[in-house]
Amino acid sequence: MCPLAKLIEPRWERRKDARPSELAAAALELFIEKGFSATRLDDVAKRAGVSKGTLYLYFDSKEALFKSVIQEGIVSRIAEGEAYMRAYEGTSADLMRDLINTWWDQIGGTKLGGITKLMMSESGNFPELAAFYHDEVITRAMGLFVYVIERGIKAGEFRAVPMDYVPRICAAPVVMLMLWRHSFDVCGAKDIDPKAYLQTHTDMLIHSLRAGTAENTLGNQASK
Amino acid sequence: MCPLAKLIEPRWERRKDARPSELAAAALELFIEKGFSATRLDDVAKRAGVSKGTLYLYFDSKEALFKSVIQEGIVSRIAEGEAYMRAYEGTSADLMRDLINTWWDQIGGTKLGGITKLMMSESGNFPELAAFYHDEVITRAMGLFVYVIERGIKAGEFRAVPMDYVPRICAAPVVMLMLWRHSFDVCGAKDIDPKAYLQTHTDMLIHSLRAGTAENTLGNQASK
DNA sequence: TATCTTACTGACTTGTTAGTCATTAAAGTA
DNA sequence: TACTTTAATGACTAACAAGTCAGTAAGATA
Repeated sequence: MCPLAKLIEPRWERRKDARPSELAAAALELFIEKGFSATRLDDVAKRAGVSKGTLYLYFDSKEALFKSVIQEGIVSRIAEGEAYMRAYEGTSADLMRDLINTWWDQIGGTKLGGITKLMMSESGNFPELAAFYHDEVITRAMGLFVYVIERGIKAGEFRAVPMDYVPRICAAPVVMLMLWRHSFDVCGAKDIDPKAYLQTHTDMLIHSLRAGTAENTLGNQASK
Repeated sequence: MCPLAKLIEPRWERRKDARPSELAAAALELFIEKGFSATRLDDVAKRAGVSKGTLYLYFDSKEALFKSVIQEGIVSRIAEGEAYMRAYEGTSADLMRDLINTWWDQIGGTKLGGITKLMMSESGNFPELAAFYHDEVITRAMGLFVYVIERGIKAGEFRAVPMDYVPRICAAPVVMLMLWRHSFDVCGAKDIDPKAYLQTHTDMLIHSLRAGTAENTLGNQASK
């Protein structure tokens, strides 16, 4: 149609540095959407704007691509979180709110949040990778909750709750929200407002952890 | 080796009535373990003790098998739960404990618990089925929590918490436990004792919901 | 402008699996 | 016991998707 355009615009560009992360990002989206097995490498390549051959220049196999996608970016975020929390000087209740909100803003609410769903779905097919994720991500993320709760107990701000399951239970509603966003939420069941949901959760949580007489903070916003 | 055995034992039996449920049970296990796409119909048939041809006598396609697996058995359980709860006469705190424990014993701790993980993983590939599951299973199950909490508030036993997200937050740790059992738990990370975990959850929950001064029930079992 | 290197392409091969169907034999009937 | 019905088989095919590689052209170099 327009032969001039052909002369001006090249059919493709050489972008050796950008390709791997672009491919990984495309793969992450599709893996979360469809699952590992149901994702076609042709589709991954197409979404990243390259051909399948290019994908194989940067990743040895579909499985290698999967592993790369899982390991990318999460661990460093947790390390940041650990450092941030050690430096915190406010009350433990405020730190708990901060932890949950920041987790959501930095991880849960972003594409990274989908990795949890993905890893959960595929744990049976990639046991070694699941073990890695369990040790390096889940356990350390749980450690952040352990830290806040113990901090609050030491300061006399929280009750002396047992540390074996309480941190998991604090995290569960946040994790569920992440999973929801990448499953039923996408299918039109958008019935959760993340910020309001997390607000309610932290209110209940702090009410439940607080030492001595409980204030009725949650009752204030009672609807119905 | 033993020609007599051949005369006595038939190579296969005709069991028209039993096949569908046996095939569905085998499929459920494998779908949960490996996901829909990664599950081979030959493996499903083998686990059910038949050939793949037999599978196609009872199910039109792999997708039909999947739908059948999802729809089986769950809805009736929830109806039972609704009836049971309406007839309950004790305190709402006890009813909450009962609800959570019974849910675990009847659904979460059984194979049915895996359906949640499965439906979550595959929601992107089967949007209509996901919508059905959302409306018929999730919403109704959430309704059970709504009922208990409203019952407690009416009786003055619970605080007047908002009903938009509190039920979800109450359910989240239980759902997370179900998901865990069918993902990381299977990969050797068996770090949760379901009964103790649920006990801790209900303790915290009731502490958080209770009106007036909070008893320190949870503190009693505090370990380190 | 001519030449060289290499990022990128896409048609091809190869292995795998959903779905079919002609054949077999279990079990009911006369 | 001979005959009929149909549940069950398993080898087959058609289609699809992972992985390959000879060829193409972007863009760097001289």
